Amino acid sequence: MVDLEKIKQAFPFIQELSHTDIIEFLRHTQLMELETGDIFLEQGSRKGCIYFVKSGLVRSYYTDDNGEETTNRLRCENEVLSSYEIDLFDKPSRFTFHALEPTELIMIDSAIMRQLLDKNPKLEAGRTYFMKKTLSECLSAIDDFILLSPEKRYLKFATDYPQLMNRVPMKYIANMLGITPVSLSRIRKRIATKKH
Amino acid sequence: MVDLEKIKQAFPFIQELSHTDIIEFLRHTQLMELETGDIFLEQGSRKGCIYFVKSGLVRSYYTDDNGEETTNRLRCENEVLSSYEIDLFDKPSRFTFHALEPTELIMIDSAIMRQLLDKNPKLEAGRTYFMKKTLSECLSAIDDFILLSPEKRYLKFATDYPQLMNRVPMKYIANMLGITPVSLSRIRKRIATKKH
DNA sequence: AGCATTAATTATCTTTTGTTAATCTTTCGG
DNA sequence: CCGAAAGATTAACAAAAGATAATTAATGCT
Repeated sequence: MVDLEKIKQAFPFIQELSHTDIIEFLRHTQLMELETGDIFLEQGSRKGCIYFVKSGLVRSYYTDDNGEETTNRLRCENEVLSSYEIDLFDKPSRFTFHALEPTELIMIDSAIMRQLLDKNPKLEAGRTYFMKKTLSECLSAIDDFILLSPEKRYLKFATDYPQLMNRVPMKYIANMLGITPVSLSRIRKRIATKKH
Repeated sequence: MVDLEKIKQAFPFIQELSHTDIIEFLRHTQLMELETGDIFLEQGSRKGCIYFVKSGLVRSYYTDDNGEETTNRLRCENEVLSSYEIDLFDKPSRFTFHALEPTELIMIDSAIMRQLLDKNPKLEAGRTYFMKKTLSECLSAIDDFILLSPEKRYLKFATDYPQLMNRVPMKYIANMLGITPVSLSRIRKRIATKKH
């Protein structure tokens, strides 16, 4: 079900964990297999879970009063995600989460995760690893919004996440850059003509 | 030097720590007293430290090639800050940090902090507390950039941080909202006239 | 392959923002 | 209390972005 050796390679902190630690942890997880388009967490939900993307790609988006969707985040292989409103603010999720591709998620209930963390402090290393990773991404992203123009943000996104560029519609990327799809299209044209 | 009782009240996780834990931790910290305008971390520096704002207010800003400053963050009492480039990316800081008011910082070297965390896992709770706090702020901030117009971001900032509104120049707030001070001035006028 | 749906681009027009510079306003040091 | 310096506002113009709609391109489905 889960390839321990591969995970160990990808995440150094797991070396600290004994085989039984890992088995005990995985015992509380569930594998969720999703088809393209499957929703696994709905706007308004309070179901606190932490998800690890084993394979595939996940999108979260906000739906406004007119039914318009705005993508706020994409998460792909080996990334962790959750609804921060639920887990950090104890509020219902503002966003809906669904799979953009056939996706495998390893999920664990947030309350159970807390219990496991209390019982086994060695798991803390994993939590810290993913929190640091997310935090560094977020801090960078904010500074990009502050310091860079939409065009520069797009160019940075394209170099930072080249894989995603061919994997998702441009309109999702436009949303994440904080601009409209129409505007991104114009920016792309501007860039294309600028290079001669 | 530091009022233990007050800190205990403000931060529940400290209840977990014994008196000697706290003393041992504080033994490795230093108090830094700053006058208005004093710089304590310069763009390009690699000095890894974690700072706790005991009192006062701190601003971090980026200086571009033309010498123009752009404020990216403000931190006030009971908040933690550090250069994430240094501590998370092991790169020189892109930002300069200075005091906007007479400020007292409790600082600890990042390497020493890591050692203390290894030795005393109970300190982990403190780290987790501040990381969660920062992370939730950052995630919200990003979603605001994605979902809200500059005007709405300003209104939200005004309600979320009313204290800061009278404490710092508007141009710093404009920077943090990702717009120019001129544009913020126009937005403020628009809002003022809208309410009759 | 062919049709229907969705995404991307283009066009047009309106609104907002950036830029630069001038004018008030406020703050602060002497 | 006055004058210098910094902050905020206003003005005028250029550039970019939003909104809406039409057109073209790409994708998916049977």
